[in-house]
Amino acid sequence: MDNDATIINALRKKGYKATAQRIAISRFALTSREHPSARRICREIRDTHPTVSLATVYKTLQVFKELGLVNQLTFPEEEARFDSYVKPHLNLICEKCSNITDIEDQSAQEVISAAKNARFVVSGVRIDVRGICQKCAKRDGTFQGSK
Amino acid sequence: MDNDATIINALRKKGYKATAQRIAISRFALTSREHPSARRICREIRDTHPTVSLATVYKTLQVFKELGLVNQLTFPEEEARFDSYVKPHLNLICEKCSNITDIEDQSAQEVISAAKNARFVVSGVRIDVRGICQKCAKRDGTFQGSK
DNA sequence: ATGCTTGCAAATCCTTTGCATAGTC
DNA sequence: GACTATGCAAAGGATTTGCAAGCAT
Repeated sequence: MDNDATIINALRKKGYKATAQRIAISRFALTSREHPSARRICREIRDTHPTVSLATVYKTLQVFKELGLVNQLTFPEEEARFDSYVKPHLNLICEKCSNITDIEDQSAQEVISAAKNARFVVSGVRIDVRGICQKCAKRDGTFQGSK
Repeated sequence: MDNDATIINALRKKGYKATAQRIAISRFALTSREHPSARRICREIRDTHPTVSLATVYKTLQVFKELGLVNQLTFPEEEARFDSYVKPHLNLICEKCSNITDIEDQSAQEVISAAKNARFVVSGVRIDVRGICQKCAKRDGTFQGSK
């Protein structure tokens, strides 16, 4: 696996050890499009590493955050979700199905420019749009006025 | 107080009672620019209502959220902060001093447009920019590339 | 070998809940 | 007067921490 090598290097470069758990977690967390929670990741990893603990998953995700490999999205009354798409983008968060979809759009850059114009030294961006995704809107007959 | 009348009406319209605690909380939480946490609000309110409990503050903030009067901003490892500026805007979040500054910018509308173009039914937006505010950058000698 | 990591359990912190009392409409 | 809100204490849930044993380097 070539991606494994990338993670292993990223870890070692910062003095972290490349353990089997960390690599397994990276395989899922850094490729999944579903913005998994720590519990979700733990369940997944246990398929191949039955002994991993939730604590280890949390610790590993902290390391990944430090390495700039994931962003942590927190929500009221819900567990945090981890996003491996770290470039500026929009999170479309469906209030029905809880899916989160990343979309690229130039408005993300415009947000950054606006902050810089306000003399702010930008280190990161989080853009969430809450609402109903297309799938749920169709299913439930929620109609959308255009524009 | 004219603002009090507004809150009282908003509460009653939805079947909530206009208690002294709720009015006191609204006076601070809905006018403060500092994005206070529940604890912060509780401390403030106790100056005039020494018996208010943190639980009441949390319950009241839930009501205000329901009424669309505040947004709740959650963060990793920190308490939630409440934002009474409910129109789409940018939150500039300083990682040094923890201050949050709201700024208006058209990029907020562009974010919404982008979501709509993706066939998403928008109900709310949260735009956070993390970094260092102008004050802290000056104080600490953090230099900013202009752009 | 050395020191970081794991996994368990316990601890922590924020937030919510249950319930008797008090206040609002 | 009926019903909701308050305030206390206790519960809840996500995340973190301490520590002995196990790995990576």
